[in-house]
Amino acid sequence: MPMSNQLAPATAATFPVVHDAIAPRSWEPNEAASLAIDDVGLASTGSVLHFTQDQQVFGEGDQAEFLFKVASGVIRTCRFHGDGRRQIDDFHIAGDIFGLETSQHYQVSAEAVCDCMVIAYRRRGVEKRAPGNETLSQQLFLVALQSMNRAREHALLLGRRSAVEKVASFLIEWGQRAPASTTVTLAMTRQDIADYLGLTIETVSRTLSQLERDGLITLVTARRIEIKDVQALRALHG
Amino acid sequence: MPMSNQLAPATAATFPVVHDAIAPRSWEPNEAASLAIDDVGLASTGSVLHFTQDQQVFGEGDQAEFLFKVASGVIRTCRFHGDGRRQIDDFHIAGDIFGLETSQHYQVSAEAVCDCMVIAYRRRGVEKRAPGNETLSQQLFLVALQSMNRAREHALLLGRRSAVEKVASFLIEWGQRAPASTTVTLAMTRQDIADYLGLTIETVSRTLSQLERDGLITLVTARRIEIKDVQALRALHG
DNA sequence: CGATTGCTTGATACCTCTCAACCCAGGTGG
DNA sequence: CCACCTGGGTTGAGAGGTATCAAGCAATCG
Repeated sequence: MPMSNQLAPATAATFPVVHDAIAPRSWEPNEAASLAIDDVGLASTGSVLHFTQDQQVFGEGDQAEFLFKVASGVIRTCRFHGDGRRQIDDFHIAGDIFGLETSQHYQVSAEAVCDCMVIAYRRRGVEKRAPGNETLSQQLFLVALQSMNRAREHALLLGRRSAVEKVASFLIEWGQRAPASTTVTLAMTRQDIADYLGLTIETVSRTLSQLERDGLITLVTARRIEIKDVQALRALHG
Repeated sequence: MPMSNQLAPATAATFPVVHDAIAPRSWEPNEAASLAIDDVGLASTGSVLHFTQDQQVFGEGDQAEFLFKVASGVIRTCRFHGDGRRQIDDFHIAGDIFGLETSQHYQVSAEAVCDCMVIAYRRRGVEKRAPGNETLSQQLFLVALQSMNRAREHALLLGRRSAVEKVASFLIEWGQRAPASTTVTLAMTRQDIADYLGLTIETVSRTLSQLERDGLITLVTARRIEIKDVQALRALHG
C-alpha cells in the first residue's frame, strides 16, 4: 500500500490546511474554482498526499481507514475480476470525495489516472466529530447522495446498448465536468474509457473515429477532442 | 400521479404507526423479518399506501415531496428513453427506502412490480426533524450509503460483458435478498430482468434455458428457479 | 372457448470482440 | 543525430454473441 508510506511521516493534522484554496473543480491545473461542497467541516484535519500516475491510493479489501478528497488530478476507482478484466466505477476530479464506505473495507481500488494531490481524512476522526457537527454531517450526507447519483447515472449509462451511445454520453459527461469550451481534454487512456464503458479499447477508438467521420467531433490529438455538434451528441446520449 | 389520489384523504401522521412490525425483509409475505435499518427515526410519521401491479408511485421529474419505504411487495425504479426503451435502476423489497434524492425532483420513476404496500414520509418533515435527531440523521446517511453501494454494484454488474455472467449475477443477488432455500422466486417478469441487465427478453430467456441445460439451475416454473449448483453460478458471477 | 399475456425457441442480421498489423510520439542510448 | 524501443492509439479481417424478427406454447381470464 503506497499510501501508508506517505502517511507515516505525515500524520493527520500536521499539514497546512487546505480550505477553498485547494483546487479548481477540474483536473486541469488552470481552471476556475467552483467547489460543489464547501470545506468547512472537513478541511481542517486532512493531510495532503501526492500520487504519481497509476499509483494505488488504496486497494479493494483494504481497511477503510481514510476518506479522500481530490485536490488536483484525476482518481479512478475500480475493481478487478478474476480473469484480469478491470471495471472502472468512477473518475474523481478536484473537489470530489472518494473512499466513503458502509463497510470497514474498501469495496473498490483507487488509483491515480495522472499525477494527483489528494487529501486524506481519518475516518475515525470524521465519525467522531460528525455527531453534533451539523455542517459536517450534512456535508457527508450530501456526498453520499451525490455518489449515489453518480453511480446511478453510470449504471443507466452502461445499460444503454450501443457503443456510440456510451461513448457520446461519456464525452458529454466528461465535457461537463471540466467546464471548458467545446474542447474536451481527456485525462485518461482509451483503456480507462473502455473499462468505464464496458467496451474494448478498439471499439472506443473506432467509435471516436466514426464520430469524427460523421462530423460530430474532431480528434485534435488523441487526448484533445473538439465537439463540433453538441446537439447530435446529446441526441445520442438521450 | 396516482400517489396524490391516495394521499389526499390520508394526510401524514394520521395512519397507524408501522414500527418494526411492518414487514419481513422479503417480498414474499411469509419470510422472517430482518430489517437492515431500524425504524425508530422514521416510522412515527408515515402514511401507508397501496399500489397494484405496474401502478406508478412517482414519475421521473415529479416534485420529490416524499420518501418511501417498502412495507411489502417489490418496487422498481427506472428511467425511460426517447425510443421507448426502459432501463431499470433497482428493485426495492420490504425494508428498502427509495425516492431519496439530492434534487427537488425525482431522477427516476418508481412503479410497483407486484401489489405493494409502501410507507410515504414527507420529505420536508424528515428534513426538519433530522438536525438534532442523531438517530434519524445517521439512518438517512446509512440509507444513502447503501443506495450508493447498490448502484455501484449494479454498474459493475452491467459492465460485465456476457449475458451468462449478468443473468447468473442477477440470480445470486436476488437469491440473497429473499434468503429462502435454494429456490429463488422471481417477483418480476423477464422484461423487468432484461431491462435491469441491459439485455433483451429473448436473451434472458435463452440464457436461463442454457443454464438449465448445463445443470446449474432448474426452471420449476417461469418464476420459480431452483439453484442446483451455487458454486458454478458464483463462478460465473465472478 | 377465444383472446390475451408472458415465456420460449428458431433463423438471420448486425454489432462488438478478438487477433493482428501498423502508426505515431516520446524517450533512450549509441 | 539517428536508430531503436516503448506505450498508446488506430485500423483491418474474421469470429462470435446478442438483437431482431417471427412463430409457437402455456397459463390466465373474460
